[in-house]
Amino acid sequence: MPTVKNPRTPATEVRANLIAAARQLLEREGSDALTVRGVAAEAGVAPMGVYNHFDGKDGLLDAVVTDGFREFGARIAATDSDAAARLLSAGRNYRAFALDHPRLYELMFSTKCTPDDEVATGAFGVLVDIIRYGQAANLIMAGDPDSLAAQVWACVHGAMSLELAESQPPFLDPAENYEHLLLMVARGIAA
Amino acid sequence: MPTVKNPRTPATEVRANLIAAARQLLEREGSDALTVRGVAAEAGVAPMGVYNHFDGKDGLLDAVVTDGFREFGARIAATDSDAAARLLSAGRNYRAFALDHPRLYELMFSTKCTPDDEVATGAFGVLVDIIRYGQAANLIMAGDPDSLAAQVWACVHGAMSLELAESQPPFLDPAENYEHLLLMVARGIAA
DNA sequence: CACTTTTATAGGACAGTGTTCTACTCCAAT
DNA sequence: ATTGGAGTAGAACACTGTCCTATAAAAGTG
Repeated sequence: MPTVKNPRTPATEVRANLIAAARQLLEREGSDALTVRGVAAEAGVAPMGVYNHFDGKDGLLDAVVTDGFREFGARIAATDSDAAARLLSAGRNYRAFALDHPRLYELMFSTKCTPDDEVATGAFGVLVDIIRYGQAANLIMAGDPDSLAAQVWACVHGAMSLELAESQPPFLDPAENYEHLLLMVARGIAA
Repeated sequence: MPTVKNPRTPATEVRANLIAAARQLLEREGSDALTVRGVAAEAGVAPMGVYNHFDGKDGLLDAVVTDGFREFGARIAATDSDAAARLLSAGRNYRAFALDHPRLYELMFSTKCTPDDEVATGAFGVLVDIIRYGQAANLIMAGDPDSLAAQVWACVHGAMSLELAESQPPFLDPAENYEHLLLMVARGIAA
C-alpha cells in the first residue's frame, strides 16, 4: 500500500491550530524555534497555511501577541474593593503573567510585533480603570488617568523587562525588589 | 589588468573595524541588516574575521552592546550640585541616549545579548552614586542605594522601552509623559 | 636582511530560514 | 454530481550563520 497522505485539516481549525502551535513552541523551546516550518509541523498543517491565513510569519506572530494581550488584560484585572489593594493586586498579577509566559511577554513588547490596537488598548484600559477607581477613593492624585496609567505601566514593564532579561543586579531578590517598586509607584501617584 | 585583490586589514584593526561597522549598520539600517556578511563588507573585512576575533555573530553583538554600555554610563552621568537637579538631569540624559541610539538601546537590553558584566555594572553604578548623593542631601529616602537605583532604572527603562516600541497610547506626548514619570519617581523615593 | 609563524583573505560548502510557485487532491456547497 | 475553493506536497529561490580549504600577506624571529 502507498504511503498514507496526511488528511486535510478543516479550514476553520487551521488558523487556530497555527496560533496555538506557535504559542506552545514559543513557550516550550524559545523564540528561535518559531520557524514557519516548525510551527506548521507542530500544528499538523502545511507551511502554506501560514501564508493563506496570515500575512506570512509576521502576521502569525501578530496574531499570537494579540491573543496574548487578550489574556494579559483579563489576567491583570483585580477586584479588591480597597483601592490600594486593587492597585497592588494588579501589579502582582502583572508580574505573575510575565513570569508564567516570559517569552510571550517579551514578544508582546518587542518591536518585531504589532498587536491589534483595539486589544492592546483594552489591556491598557484595565489599568486605567484601576487608576480611576483609586482616584474616586481619593487615594491617587488627580490628573489624566491615561497619563498616570502610562507611567505606572512603564514602571512595572521596565521591572519585568529587566528581570526577564536578567539585567538586574544579581544580588537583589527580584520578588522583593518588585514589591518595593510597587510601593514606590504607589507613593509616587498618591493623592 | 586582473581584478585587484583587497589588501589585508592590519590585524589590530579588524576587531575595532567590525564593532564600528556593526554599530553603524545597526543604527543606519536596523537590526535586520546585522548579518555577518553585511557587517564584514561594511568593515572592509572578510566574514571570517567575525569568527577569528569574536565568538561568531553573538560574540560580535556582545562586544557591540558592551561598547554601548560604556558610552551609556558616561552619557548618563550628571554633575549638577543640586541633588534633585542631578537626578532629573540623569533621567533626561537617559532618554536622550535612548532616542539617539534607539536600535542600539533595544539591543543592549534584549535577551539576545550579554554585555560584559563589569561594564554594565559600571553604568548602573553611575545611577547608584546619584542616589547616594541624593540621600546625603537628605532628599532621597534612606535604604539600600542599589535597590533604589534598580527601581528607578526599571521605571526609566520601561518608559523608553515602550516609547521606542511605540507601545504607548498615541494621544500622549512622549516627552511630556517622560517628565511626569521622572517627577513621579522622584516623589516615590523622596525622603 | 631572510625566514618562519601567524593571520587575513577568497571561495566554496552545509543546513536551515522566509517566501513563492506548481501540481494535486480533498472537502463542501450548489 | 459537479464545480470551485482550500489544504497539501514538494521543489525552488535568495538569504542566513557557520565552517572548511588553500593562498597570500603581514608580523615576528634569527
